[in-house]
Amino acid sequence: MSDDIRRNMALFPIGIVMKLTDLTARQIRYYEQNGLIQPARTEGKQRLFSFNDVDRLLEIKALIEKGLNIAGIKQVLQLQQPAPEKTEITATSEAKRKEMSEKELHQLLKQQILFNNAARHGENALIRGELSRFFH
DNA sequence: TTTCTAACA
DNA sequence: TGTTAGTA
Repeated sequence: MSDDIRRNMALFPIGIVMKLTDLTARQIRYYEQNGLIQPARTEGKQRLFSFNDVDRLLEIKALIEKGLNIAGIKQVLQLQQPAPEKTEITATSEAKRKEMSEKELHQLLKQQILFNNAARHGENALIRGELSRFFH
């Protein structure tokens, strides 16, 4: 599946990514500093983002808007990245995406629950809406 | 013109 | 995070 190399191909500079994600260059660079993304670099030190990087930034943006801080996002992202779970290659790419989303949601939920228990409640009202999806 | 790093009224 | 400075 060379679809992966296409998604991971470093293509666009930060200017394009800014428009694609509605994030400021400052934010994008800041998220990189915190290890949320790792865009490639040109010989001139300029960042080159791939489709995956942009996707990741969009997820980060969504989480930020839900009120999470960098630390929280790091944890959420860590639950979906280092999870090479063996998945059947029979499903269509679309069906696979749904499965992944569902799985990510479970992980996110679990993470958020632990998060809320450990920390003091208040700003972490994440999943409130997402919870309904498990009460079908 | 665009991007980069570092730093702060 | 915004924003500015001085580069490459």
